[in-house]
Amino acid sequence: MSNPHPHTQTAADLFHGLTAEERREVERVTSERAFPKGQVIYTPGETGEALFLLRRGAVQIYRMSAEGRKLVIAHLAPYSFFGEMSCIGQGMYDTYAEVTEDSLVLTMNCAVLEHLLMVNPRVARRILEAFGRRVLDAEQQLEDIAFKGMTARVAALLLKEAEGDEVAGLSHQDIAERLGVYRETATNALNELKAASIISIGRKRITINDRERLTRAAES
Amino acid sequence: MSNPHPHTQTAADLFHGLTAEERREVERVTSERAFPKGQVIYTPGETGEALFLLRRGAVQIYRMSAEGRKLVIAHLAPYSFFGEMSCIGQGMYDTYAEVTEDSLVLTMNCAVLEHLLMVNPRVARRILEAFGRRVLDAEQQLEDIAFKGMTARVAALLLKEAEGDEVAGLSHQDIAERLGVYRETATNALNELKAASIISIGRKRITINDRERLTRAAES
DNA sequence: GCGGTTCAGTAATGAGCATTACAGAGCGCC
DNA sequence: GGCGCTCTGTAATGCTCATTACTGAACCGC
Repeated sequence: MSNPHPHTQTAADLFHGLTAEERREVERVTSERAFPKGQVIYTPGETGEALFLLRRGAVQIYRMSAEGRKLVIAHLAPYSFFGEMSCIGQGMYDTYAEVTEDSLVLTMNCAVLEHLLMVNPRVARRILEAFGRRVLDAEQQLEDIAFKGMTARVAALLLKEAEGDEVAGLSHQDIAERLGVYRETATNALNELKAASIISIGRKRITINDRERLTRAAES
Repeated sequence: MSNPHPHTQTAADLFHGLTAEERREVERVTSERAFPKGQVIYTPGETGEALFLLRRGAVQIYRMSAEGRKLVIAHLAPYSFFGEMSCIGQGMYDTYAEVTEDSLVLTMNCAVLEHLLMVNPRVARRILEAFGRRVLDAEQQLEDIAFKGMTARVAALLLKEAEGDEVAGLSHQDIAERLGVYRETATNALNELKAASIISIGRKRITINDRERLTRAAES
């Protein structure tokens, strides 16, 4: 069964496979915290040096243009981690992390992560895999934005987000932000697909009528 | 002194810090090969499962649109590695790797890398760092392409590529491919910067006259 | 059920880049 | 020292998406 969210990091728990000893150690230096929907966990600059691990809920990573347009880089599902850039990479980068559903987030100090990386290669391996997915994802998005027209990009997003033949919970605005475009532009592309009866549109709910043609539409 | 090529992976040798024993082992399972300029190392699909390590020369990683437009994802300098996606991630991705200068490339089997990762956390750590840079880079490029106009993107690229106040060895075509746009479009943006006397343009050689204003231009 | 708020549909205008079509200029090779 | 190739300049046209401006519909809280 293929993952309906290939872009999200649904990999197994980052800390799975640790010894009881290590697990205790992790728990000792780690703190769990609840965030209500809408809360911003970090903004550019103000990034505490820490790794966050999403236990439950949903988090969005995004960037903002000078004029306030939003570009959503990633949607995170439970067991994804984020904020690692400030740990592993050089310094912070220009992103916001915002909770889009009431969530439970685990915070881990960078130094501890560092230690864990050195001591437990399986953790490193898992992070590496997640990063790989992330690189892939970003580069694919780059290709899409550079080469494809709106309709194709919307079609691709729908395919990526569909659970079965339904895409639920995404408003046109959400779709637009995922693609870094105006809401009107997204609506337009959706209507084009609707006009070809490839999809049906409801309020925050899109139904795929013809997956084959949608796939084709996502290519040009 | 800051790195003039922050986007390239100029990190230390991936295998630095191995024991003599490990080094011998690596050499045993590794093969070095020369590639002439212009040679394509791999194309989408036809990716041998291996990690490549650039010893000397230069390699370009890029994607192609259906119509044949090129988008250069990364320029690699010596000691960068590439092709890891097929090892670490799921499968291959849609990229080409092409030698842009006569090069010396080390090839390492995936299984060996896998083993190395588990045994030597420092190698994992280094790869992780490189991935981090790569994610950062891709996401930054994503932001630029989504939010900025041509002139700003060209300006940003010039700043990134400048050595001192000179950007040498890049034709307008090269610049265009880095940005995934038409050559004419790149020329236009360059001429705009020239008209403002922020830069001077020569054949495959651009001189930065006013770094400050160029920086400002790169932002809007 | 009412009023406010979030969502979605639509249209007009304009800017920016794609796309096509050439022309001249510098360089390397014979 | 001429020829061909690469590199750069330029212009016209059209399409795509940004941007602005509304309208109506569905949903939520009360």
